[in-house]
Amino acid sequence: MPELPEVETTRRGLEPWLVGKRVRKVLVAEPRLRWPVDPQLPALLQGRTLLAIERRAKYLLFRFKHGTLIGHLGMSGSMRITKPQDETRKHDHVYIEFSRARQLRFHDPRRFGFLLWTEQDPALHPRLRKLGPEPLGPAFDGSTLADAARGRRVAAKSLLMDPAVVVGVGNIYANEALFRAGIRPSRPAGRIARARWDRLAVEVRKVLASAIEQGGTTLRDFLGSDGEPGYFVQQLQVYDRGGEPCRRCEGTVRRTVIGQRATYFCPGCQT
DNA sequence: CAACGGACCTGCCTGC
DNA sequence: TGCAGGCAGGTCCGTT
Repeated sequence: MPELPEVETTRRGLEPWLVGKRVRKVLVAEPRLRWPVDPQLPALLQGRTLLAIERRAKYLLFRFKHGTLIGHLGMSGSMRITKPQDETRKHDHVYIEFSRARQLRFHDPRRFGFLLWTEQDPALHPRLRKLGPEPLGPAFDGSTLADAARGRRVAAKSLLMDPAVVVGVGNIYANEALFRAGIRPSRPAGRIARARWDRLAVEVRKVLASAIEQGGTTLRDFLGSDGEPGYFVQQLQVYDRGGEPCRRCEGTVRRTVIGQRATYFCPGCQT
């Protein structure tokens, strides 16, 4: 499922097709997402012009003059541009028709994603209110991590994946950034030297920026809004590579579990 | 409060 | 071929 690079890839794919276009018709085929879709959504959107598509953390923000549609892709969600007459697929839950030829479809087999309408500033919405800084923005650096780690015993990986500390770093990129920074995922956060947090912050930025350039990572089912897979999978050093040779040393990538999430690291390269 | 486990849901893969 | 079990990119919530 989508982490920040996949969400950003989706946003960039949708933007040129939809921004400035007026909503003609909305159909909610399945409102039972992570949170129920507002039954008033069609009435709220019809006839309105989409002003911008922004991203905050892994949330997509569809801005209208009178409010914002907050979207999340959960573990298995995707958004694609189709023609209204294109064949529907199983798990196509919401259809938003813009021009005669362009329709946005929300597809999500596991239904962990959602679409929420809000008329307030989306930054103040309960889902977004407590989020930490953007990893690619100016407010994120080694001190962000070092400050959050002070006095805490959680694993470095859990800290990195805590959205109150920094947003957008999911399981793939947490594993990858820790490998690139040479930090063992299980190391207690409070016992990591400041210089190593600086290094980790740099690697987080690099791995996310690089993944965005590659259109994200496709493991099983992620497709960008154009239906193309992401190619960053070819750059993965440790994720999903348990038992395989390390790409940097003579060792073998190990798989463990931290916070109920699969965790991959090289015992030789990461301390 | 921090930390942890379980919950939500479907599909796909493995092994018997 | 069928079926049970484990696993999956995220996040929220309740309990210690």
